[in-house]
Amino acid sequence: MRELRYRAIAGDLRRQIEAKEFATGRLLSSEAELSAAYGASRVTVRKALEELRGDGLVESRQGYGWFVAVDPLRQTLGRLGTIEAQLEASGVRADRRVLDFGFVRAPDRVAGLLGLEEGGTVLRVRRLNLADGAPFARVTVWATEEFGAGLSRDDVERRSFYDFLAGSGRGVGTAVQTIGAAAAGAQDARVLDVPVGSPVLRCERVTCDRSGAPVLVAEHVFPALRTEFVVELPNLANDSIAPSGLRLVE
Amino acid sequence: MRELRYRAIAGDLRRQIEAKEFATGRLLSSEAELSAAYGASRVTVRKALEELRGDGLVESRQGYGWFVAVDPLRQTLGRLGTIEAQLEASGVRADRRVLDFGFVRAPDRVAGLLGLEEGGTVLRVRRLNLADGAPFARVTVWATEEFGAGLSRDDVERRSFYDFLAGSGRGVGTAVQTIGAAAAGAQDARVLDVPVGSPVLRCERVTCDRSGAPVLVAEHVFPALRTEFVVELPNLANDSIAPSGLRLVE
DNA sequence: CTCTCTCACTTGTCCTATACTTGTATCATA
DNA sequence: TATGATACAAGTATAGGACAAGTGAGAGAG
Repeated sequence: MRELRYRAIAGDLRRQIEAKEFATGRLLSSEAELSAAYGASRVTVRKALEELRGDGLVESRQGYGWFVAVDPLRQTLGRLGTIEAQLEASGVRADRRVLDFGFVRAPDRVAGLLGLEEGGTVLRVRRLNLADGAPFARVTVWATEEFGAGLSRDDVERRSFYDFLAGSGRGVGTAVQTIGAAAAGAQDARVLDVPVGSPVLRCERVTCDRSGAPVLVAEHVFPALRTEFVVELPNLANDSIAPSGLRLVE
Repeated sequence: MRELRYRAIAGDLRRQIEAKEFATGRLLSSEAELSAAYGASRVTVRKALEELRGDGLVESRQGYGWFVAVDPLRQTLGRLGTIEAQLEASGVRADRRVLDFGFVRAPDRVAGLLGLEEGGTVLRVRRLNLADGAPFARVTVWATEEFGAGLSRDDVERRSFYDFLAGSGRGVGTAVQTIGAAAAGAQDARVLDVPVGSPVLRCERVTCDRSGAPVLVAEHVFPALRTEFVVELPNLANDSIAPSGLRLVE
């Protein structure tokens, strides 16, 4: 089977872009330069670039150039996805087991984060994530009643909340995540198979839809001995910076 | 890969401003001088300055000049910077006390991260960070012998390593940070004033210079009860911080 | 000392010209 | 049909310049 020239070029560029060698918004080399670099004609290079545009990876403006697309959604869902996908990419078998599914009275803290009045109803899903059969995260997700109404237990067992949020009309907007440490409580210790009181990473994420309204609150608890976060801080000269800050809690 | 001239200039100016090379309210060089300094036309320099104005970093008055905006902190905060800067931005008085300063044999792990041969020498600085007088972080920094040679105890007591790296010819490049949880050891517990075994956040950051060579390894230990990381995910664009950045440790 | 004017210098806003970029079309070749 | 080569149109970045409008410091008059 003969590989088309423009497909090979598109694949090469795609690899570079997905490896985050360029920050979003950054300009690619001009068609003329790429043409020279690949030893292909401008027609071929353009065809490759247009294929990438079809995938939403790059965009172009006449007179300006080609640049890595800023539309995060496709990349987020298509490429990044969830923790499970990340694990599977590194060769670990990832499973999840839904422990609990149902509508409950929202805890005060969750109600506050979701902008509900006290005692409002939310969908609560408790889940255990497994890596190679060993438990490595206990996840609790609270969703607004309105959003959760359209979800079945089977849904959340098979696909992620993000998929549903992205697929719905609301879309995925911004999110704020806090990362903290805590000591494992009795329940966490039991399902994660660690001693009570051993350190755990506790992450809480509030996700909003595209209109800015909070829709999901997710709490992830990881055993500290087996997990850590890796944050790559791109060059400070670049424009797109991952804002991360430490905060003192009261 | 192209880089627009005015973006490069804007990045350079931004770096200078965020490194606090100008006091707030202080005038920048005139457009004509900047134009000569960068070898660019006034149009280009203006475009760079206007980009910075869009970010709220600088302002201008006709007939007067360009000056650093009164509160550029909001911007620099999002761009990493140091913990102290973030604390001061939120109105907390930040102090630091150097506990220990000297050249030592590098621990194997640090030697590996810095690309040294086993048993190499590094500058080790142990420091306690205080917020409003209360200890909130124990910091250990290992610097390559070459970089550390130019630093005195007084230097590290007054300014951050980050400042020195930015000010030196090497410049600040990328950094990789891991965030994990652990239980407080005896020493941590003593200086942080928490019980032995209580959960702590442990952050390790490897900072490279602009050429990509690792220069600094920093370990920060925070008491979990008083601190947490906040990560804002604009449209989930930056997956480097999302939970997919989670890594299973061996 | 105080007021006013002048002058040098600044930013704000225009203009033209050039080089480079993408967008599009045509024709040739394998 | 995929690819190469070429040409031209439309848009952008940059250089260089001219002029208006505003600021500030100092000179000079009162």
